[in-house]
Amino acid sequence: MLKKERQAYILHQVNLHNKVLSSLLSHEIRVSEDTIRRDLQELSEEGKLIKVHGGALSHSFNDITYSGLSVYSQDQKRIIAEKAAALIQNGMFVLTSGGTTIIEMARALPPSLRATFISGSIPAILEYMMHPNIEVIMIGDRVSKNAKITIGAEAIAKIKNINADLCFLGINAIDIKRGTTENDWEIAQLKKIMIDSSQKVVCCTISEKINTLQPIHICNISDIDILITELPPDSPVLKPYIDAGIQVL
Amino acid sequence: MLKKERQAYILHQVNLHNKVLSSLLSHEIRVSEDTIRRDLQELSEEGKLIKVHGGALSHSFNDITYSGLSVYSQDQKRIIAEKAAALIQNGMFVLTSGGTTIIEMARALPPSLRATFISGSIPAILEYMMHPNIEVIMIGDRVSKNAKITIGAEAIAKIKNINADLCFLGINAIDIKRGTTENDWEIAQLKKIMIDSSQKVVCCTISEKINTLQPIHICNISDIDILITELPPDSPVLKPYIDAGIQVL
DNA sequence: TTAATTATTGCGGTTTTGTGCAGTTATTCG
DNA sequence: CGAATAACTGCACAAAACCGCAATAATTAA
Repeated sequence: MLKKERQAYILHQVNLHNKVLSSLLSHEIRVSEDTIRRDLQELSEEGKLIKVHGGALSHSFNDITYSGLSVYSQDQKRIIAEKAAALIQNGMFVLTSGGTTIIEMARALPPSLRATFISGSIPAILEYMMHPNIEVIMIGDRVSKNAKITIGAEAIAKIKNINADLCFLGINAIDIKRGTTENDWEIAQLKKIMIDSSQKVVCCTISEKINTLQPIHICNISDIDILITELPPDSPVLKPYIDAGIQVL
Repeated sequence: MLKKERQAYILHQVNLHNKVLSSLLSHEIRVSEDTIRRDLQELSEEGKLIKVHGGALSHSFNDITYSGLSVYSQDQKRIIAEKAAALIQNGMFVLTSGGTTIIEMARALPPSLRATFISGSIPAILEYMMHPNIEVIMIGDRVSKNAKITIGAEAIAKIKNINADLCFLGINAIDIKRGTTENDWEIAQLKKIMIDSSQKVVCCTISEKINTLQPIHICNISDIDILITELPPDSPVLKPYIDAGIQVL
């Protein structure tokens, strides 16, 4: 088993169960605990997980308890949120993924807006519920504790039957050649279906995710209609995306 | 169980209930009291809680001028919660409604419990998500903002396909002749289906709701298997229900 | 292709950490 | 005050982390 492969597996396990034990992983992958420990060390340095004595924890696990501490690059996300919120018109059906950027957007929605929001993300749903004039539809299925979103065949089937006006995706990696990518297989599936079920696709991301890659493919650049970052649209980083025909805000 | 994980759990419990007892925690997590004490010591040094003789207090608790307002009803619900939580065995599929009593139950679940919880109640789902070993399934559909639960045909259809071991209902009115009743039509529909989809039906309610009525019928007394209140089972108010063949805890 | 270089992995020995236990001291409460 | 309970102390033991090194695998250079 390749090192990259192994680390991807570890990461997947962490995202799935919120914790992993070194001893268990070592037994599962049949490598020494030292190797596992070194992997955890590296992944921890990359900020992908939190290493603790005996194993590792998912980052979101700690978010629960340290709630309200410093949300990662919140200001940038606020800017994105406001640009995104401006796209939504009264009466629209809007499909959204999870992720902190999307939650910021939910908070930025003007109170007068009358629209229907559909999502499987629990924190996002909580935000939508706060708004006086928004109709909220929850996608059901198994809850991923780490992503705080519902995932699975049922969720995918449900989204397939939707025909939304807009789809907002919080994305973790976008590249001009490879399109958007994800590190969780199930969430990638969900996002694919969401794209298929919407008239227009809006990708929201902070600029540091631009020109980065993750293992699992979601969609090509040509599938994206609008790209929103915290940068001004004439920023040189964004030029290739504009040239590729994407509307950049 | 990892140390960090344990401390996160303790912190969660403290923030939830405003206090924890070392002895209780030690029993719940199945570690020695010394370990708990050391955890509390560390958490206290980090300023996450206030350590006191016998346990710890939440930091916010001391700030707030002690308002013994709804604490009374809270304690009653805690008693109910603990009785209810004791019914759940490892590996069970448990269907739950919404309501504050059910949420208290969710909080009272021992961390070692391994089970699958199915619900449409958003606050309940949030609680289930906190637990390390619980699989969570969310029922999707339109979100009722005031009940914070998903309601509608889709939710009903989904519940119909479930065959759960246990069903916990937080109920607002129960009467020996008229059974349980509700004031919201859609929620009544949901509860009816939930009863049909479960092997055993457990009703949880504070005693003041006993022998009261609401407009919409949910089920008859004969449909209920277990009734849980904060009162001891030999309480005279409960006698008629025992005579009707319900197991009263 | 072969040799040189580098990266990755496993292993033995040591150090650190986490946990429980026994005995002692301190605190609470009737 | 005195019994019960909790906290502290020191210690022992196991598990995990760490360190350096050698063997192996992968990559690069000649």
